[in-house]
This record gives sequence, C-alpha cells and structure tokens, in this order.
Amino acid sequence: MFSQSLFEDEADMSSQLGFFTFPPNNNNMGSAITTSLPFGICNHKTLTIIPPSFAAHNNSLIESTSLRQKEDLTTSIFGGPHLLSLQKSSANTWAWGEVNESNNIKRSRDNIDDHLGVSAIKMKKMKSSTRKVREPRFCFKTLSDVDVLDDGYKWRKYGQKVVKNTQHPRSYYRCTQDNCRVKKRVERLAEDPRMVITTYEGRHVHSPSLDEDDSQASSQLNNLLW
DNA sequence: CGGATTTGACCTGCGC
DNA sequence: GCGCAGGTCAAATCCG
Repeated sequence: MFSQSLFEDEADMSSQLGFFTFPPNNNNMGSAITTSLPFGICNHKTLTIIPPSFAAHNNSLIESTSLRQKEDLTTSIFGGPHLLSLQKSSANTWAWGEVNESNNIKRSRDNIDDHLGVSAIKMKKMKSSTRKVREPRFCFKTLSDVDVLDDGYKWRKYGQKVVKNTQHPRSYYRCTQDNCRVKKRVERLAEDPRMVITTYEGRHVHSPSLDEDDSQASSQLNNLLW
C-alpha cells in the first residue's frame, strides 16, 4: 500500500526523517492526498503512520483511545482494520506492524506487508560524528500534480534552486507567521517527476491558518506531530 | 500599492 | 585552500 524509505536524521530520535509515498499505487486514495499533512509520529522505536486524509475527514484519531475507533478510522482509509505502524525490528531495518487490542503495536507476522503492499525498509546508519543541532525535520513523498500541498499553513517562497542531476528545481518556503521559523523544501523526485518531496524543518509556534472546520483537525494533528 | 514570486548574487559547509 | 553544491538574501518584477 505504501512504498517508502525511512532514515534517521538526528541523534534526537524525535526528529527522524522519513519518506512515505501516498497514495498507494493502485487504489482510490488518489484524491485524498492533495490536502496532506505530515503524518508520522516517531519515537525511538516506532513510527505510526497517520494518513493525511485524516486531517480532511476527521479529527478523532488523536483523542481516540479505543481500538474500535481506530478501526473505524483506518477501515475508512485503508479498507482494513489496521492502524499502521513502523517498528524497529533490528539495528537497521523497520517493519510494519498493526495496533492490537491493547493498543500495542504487533509486529507483522502474517505477512502484513503483502496484505498492505509494503515491505520492510532499511534505515541508513546514523553518522557518528558530532553535528550541530538542527531543527527537527520531517520529509515525505506525495504523488501529486501540485507542488505545494495544502498543509494548513501559509508559506512564502524565498528561493529556488536547480539541484544537480535533476531537471526539476527545488523551491524553498518559509512560514509567513511572525516568529515562526519553520521552513520547507519542495522538489520533484528525479526518478519519478509525479512524486513531490516535501521536507519540513522546524516547529510551528502557532496553529494552522485554515478555515474553521479544517483548522481543528489540522491543529490537533500538528500538535501531535510538531 | 502592497504582498508574493522570481532570480542572480552571495554565503556556507564539505570533500578533496 | 579551493571548488562545488546547496541554501539564503534581496532587488526587481509580477499580480491581484
């Protein structure tokens, strides 16, 4: 269902950098992706996938603690009762799992990968040298015609650069809110120009500036994510 | 006219 | 130290 690569970016595991591809290759989620938010929750062992369409369709994921609610939500999104989670399975690999009745993440044993069309992914080893502290970054891939996805925040473009070995320029955006230093980069994947790679850097210090209905869902998601 | 975008110049970090 | 590539700045331009 997803194709992705994920790698740790910083020693601060809360700022892992992941790539995910929405929508799945061959189903009807295509339209849901056009309004997307970052959608991963990371800690040092797991990464839970929150489909961006949650933001558009409901705001109950964050508050929901019952498996039933999660099933309802994920069924509507995935066509199955799986809240996806990536779990660190060894030093360098991650595996998909699902949330069980106790709200724990169950490692996939019955080839959930096949069911969902995903495969375990490899992580890049972290560089060992000391590096200067960077803002938390989150990066994801989206299949989209439009470069700039509607994430609920207002952005001002401040630069564009042609990156080596790619025919598509990379655009640089800053959040327009005063005192908010969040930046994002947007570029097309060289191997597949249909894919947009969006990289967020930093934490918003404010809520998204959306219409009334959307803002609640989005702010909850973003509170969780950032 | 004011805010957003464009784009060439400049800055910075990194590898050699 | 040098060159390269990516990131940022800011003046010019665009556009509603």
